[in-house]
Amino acid sequence: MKRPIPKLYRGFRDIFAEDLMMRREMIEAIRAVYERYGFSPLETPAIEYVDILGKFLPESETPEGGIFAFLNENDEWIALRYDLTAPLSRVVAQYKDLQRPFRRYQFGPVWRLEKPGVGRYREFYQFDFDTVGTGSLIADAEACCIGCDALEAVGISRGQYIMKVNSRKVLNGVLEKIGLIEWDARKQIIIDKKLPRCQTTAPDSNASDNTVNCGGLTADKPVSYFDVLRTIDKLDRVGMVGVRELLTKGRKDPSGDYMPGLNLDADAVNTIENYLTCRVESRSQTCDLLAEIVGDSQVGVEGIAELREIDEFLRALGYDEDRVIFDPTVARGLAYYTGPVFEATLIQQSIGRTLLSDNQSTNQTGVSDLPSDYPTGSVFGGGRYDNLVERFTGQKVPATGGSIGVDRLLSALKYLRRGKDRNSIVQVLVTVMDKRRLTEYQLIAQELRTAGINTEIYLGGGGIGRQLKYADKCGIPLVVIAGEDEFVRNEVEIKDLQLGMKLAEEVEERNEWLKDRPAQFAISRDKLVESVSETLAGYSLV
RNA sequence: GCAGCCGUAGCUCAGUUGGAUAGAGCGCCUGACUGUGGAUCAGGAGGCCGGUGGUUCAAGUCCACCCGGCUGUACCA
Repeated sequence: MKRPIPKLYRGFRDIFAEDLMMRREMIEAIRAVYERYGFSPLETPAIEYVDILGKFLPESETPEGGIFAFLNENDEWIALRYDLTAPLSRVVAQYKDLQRPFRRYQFGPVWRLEKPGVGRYREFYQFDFDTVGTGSLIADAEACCIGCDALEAVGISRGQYIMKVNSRKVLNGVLEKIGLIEWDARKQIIIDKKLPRCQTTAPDSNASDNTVNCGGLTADKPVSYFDVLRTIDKLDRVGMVGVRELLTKGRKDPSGDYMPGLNLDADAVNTIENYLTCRVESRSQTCDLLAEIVGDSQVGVEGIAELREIDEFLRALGYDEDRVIFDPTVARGLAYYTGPVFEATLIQQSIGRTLLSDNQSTNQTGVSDLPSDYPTGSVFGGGRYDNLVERFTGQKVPATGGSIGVDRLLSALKYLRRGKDRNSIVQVLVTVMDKRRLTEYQLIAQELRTAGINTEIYLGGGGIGRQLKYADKCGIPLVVIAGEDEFVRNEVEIKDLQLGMKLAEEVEERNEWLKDRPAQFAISRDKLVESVSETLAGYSLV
């Protein structure tokens, strides 16, 4: 008979108490910020119909890749949600009597069928807030403020993160300028003009099939708006030189993969480069520079006006350039964004390398390795998406919102707090010295529990040494000890393991260690709760 | 998807040019210590050497395929 092998499906993980406690604390802090801005909670199911998620391939009966999709008992395609925004637009479309603007927040897992990487999982958590039903740019400015406030609320201090804001409209303005798209102001939509592209093949490629490993880019396909966006999005990875190559002749990356270029002309590439590098510290000056690049493009002009308005709102509230900057390189993928977009990243220096000197493993060269969960990328992102609900109702419903990448933020926080004592959800362990007195031990525990103290009775085997070891390994700070002697005197012993651990550093002889019974004291039985509470109060709870 | 690297104990890894019962450190368990964590010491458990097929007198070691993992790249609503 075959036994099942205990193992996890790729990209999924078990999360234990330590991380869960930290996450819960973090979520609470963020929730408080969201609620302070007037957002209410919402919960939607994990599973939706695939067409609600908008994930059918064009002209196809089966869902696109990237999501966990299944056929249900009625042969309908259903799937695990891949974000919290699509379900939100379903809710808004479905419950027509919701008061708008509808403001809600939602925390929960989402699932994506992608290759897992460092800090990337197939099941991960998002914490979103959205305002649906207003075009007011205050909502966008507010979203940036909320992002900042939330990061600071969980302990990322000012200067350790930066909120970067851009506008899809400005980006579109640039693309219009180079002739890739046309803006229909009346319908507020983009007409993708798709530039023709010459045959370009990898210089040393002998393969006849150029569609392999080009991410949907083929040599003879026309260049679309999305291709350029995608390329811009790669700036932080391949650098300006790489972007230039990808926009023109193509690029071979260090692994040897060749990616065909977009074959844009020199003017277009120069315009894009100008655009990507035009940022200056002042937000309003950045707008001035953007205005020069965008020229008479109507979307571009519109986008800049929006940015200026956001700048004004932010300025009024004291969110200056030390926290929020305008950054033309922010593209936010290909998402549904239609206006302002924003993302917050952690400043690597403050959170990464400089903190790694002590406890990290070293590789063969003796150089300190970055830990496997080293935080990269953005921890918060969002933007305006004015036509997501339209899919359901045909009506434009303006919306904007943001999302915190809970897992990434958590791993960053683990860094900042690393080195702190491990703590357990259990505050007191009641040891069992005399099995005939079990009832007494239960009463002790009960008393502590009634007082709101998390208490565990030791239920394993072994003597007192074993029990203390257990408490120690589990990170339980306090132990209550009572045996025959104590019962006779109507006392209990309280042992402070955390304090004891500190004292132990100076003790070498075991006899000495035993004799002193460090950090242990007897109290009368009726002072139990009082005394335990006092000792626990000595610990910082964070 | 594509490319490169790697699979030996719970973890990190040794394992000679193919050669007998498969090794270490850490961790885990039991004890020394009368009713006390840490330290120290002694002992113990734990391996289809990722799988299958081949080459060979002989395979952890060589070859092929498969599976799994890591890294880069692509996709990422």
